[in-house]
Amino acid sequence: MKYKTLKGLQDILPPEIAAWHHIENKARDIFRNYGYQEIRLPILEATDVFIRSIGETSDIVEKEMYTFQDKGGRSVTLRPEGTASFVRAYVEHHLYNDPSPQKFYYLGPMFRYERPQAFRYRQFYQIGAEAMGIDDPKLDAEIIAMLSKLLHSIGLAGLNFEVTSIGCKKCRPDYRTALKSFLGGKLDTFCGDCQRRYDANPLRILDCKVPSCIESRKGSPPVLDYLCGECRDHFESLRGYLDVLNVPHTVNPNLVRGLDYYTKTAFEVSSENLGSQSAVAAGGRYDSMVAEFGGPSTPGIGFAMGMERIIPLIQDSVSKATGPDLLFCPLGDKASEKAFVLTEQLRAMGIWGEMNHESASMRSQMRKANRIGAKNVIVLGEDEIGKGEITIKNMTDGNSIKSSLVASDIFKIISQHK
RNA sequence: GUGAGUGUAGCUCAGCCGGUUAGAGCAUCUGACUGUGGCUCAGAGGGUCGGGGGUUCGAGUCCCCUCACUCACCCCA
Repeated sequence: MKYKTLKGLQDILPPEIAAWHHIENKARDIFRNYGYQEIRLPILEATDVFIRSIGETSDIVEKEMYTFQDKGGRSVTLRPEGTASFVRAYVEHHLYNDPSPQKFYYLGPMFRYERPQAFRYRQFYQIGAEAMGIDDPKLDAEIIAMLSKLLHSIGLAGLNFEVTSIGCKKCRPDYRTALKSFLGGKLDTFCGDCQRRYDANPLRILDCKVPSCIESRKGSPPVLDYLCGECRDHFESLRGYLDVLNVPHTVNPNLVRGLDYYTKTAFEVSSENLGSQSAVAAGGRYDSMVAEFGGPSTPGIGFAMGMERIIPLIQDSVSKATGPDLLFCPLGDKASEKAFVLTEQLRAMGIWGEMNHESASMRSQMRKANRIGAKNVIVLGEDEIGKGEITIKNMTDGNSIKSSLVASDIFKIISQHK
């Protein structure tokens, strides 16, 4: 085979599309009820858009971006996530001047140059939502509730909602300092990865799965104790509102986000039914990003869900593609031309009509009708054309109904058996 | 970037201590059944055994290299 998809990229073939549509349709329905409007953003952005927002030392920026020079010598990057592009557009088009909150959703492909594995691809699709201009924790609760409603309406079960607060510009540095001073003394008892994390992102050490690291970090200062008053209130209110809205959740203080722009609320939804890449959706609040992009100080909160992580969870329950409403099986050239015209007329009336083009035996034409899942079949031969009368065979129950050779008569019968 | 595993027909996979024309099931096509599918039966097409090199009288099988895929780590949706 000469050509193949690039590593980590995949073709999505028709049998899978029904599941994609199912998710997208549910998302559009629910977003509408919550007042989210679609926004379509470019896949390519100036590289700086991502470096500035996601963070210079984040893994995404350090090693996962598809970055290259365009013909004008500018550094451009295939978006590794949606929020940075969104905020760029929000500021560029002065959307903050619309009444708050402004709510948006988007869907499309993201790109990260990672080693592919189960449920992780280099090109992957996300559906994301962003709510801007309000820092009330009710909005945090609302968007998490919306996400919960969406995932459940899609048909997912066995989900875990985890929330935490990672503090803000004021209190996070204090925690970081406290944590580093606790870990610093016994750094040599941690794994190599953690020793690297100590400088780059010490919070991540709290999430390490190596048993010796779990042991060594026991007694480390709890994140939530270091929140400033504002962040603590925000988080406590959020939890209360989640209870009011009946969104079951657990607090996971060690929830770590790979993006630098988050403040206060961070959350993640994982599934018990995936492999090691179990996060189905994740998000958080980003109250200083708009200002960093040159807009007026404006709070925001959003999430993104990964299509490839959801599809396998629902695939079996979504009905597969079906066959045509009607298949003509013509016998001979004259019949073939007649079928050709009738098929086109029936399509104009709203029927999915097909005809066999190759001249084959009756038997093999019927076999094919069965194979493609045709719901009705019309055999068209010399007799039928001579008499101007045909029988429409229903492939589900095997019964036949007589009809004239006129499209409108055929339509009446087929439309009852689609 | 690191580690492990797997590459044989369109798909899922057998193939023994190396042995002569490389197999099965499913799928495709044809026929049994002259113009009515699904079941059954018979037959046909379809393979550089991932690629290259080596050992050997002889390699799908053993060795080396390489490529691809998969899973996991890192990290994340």
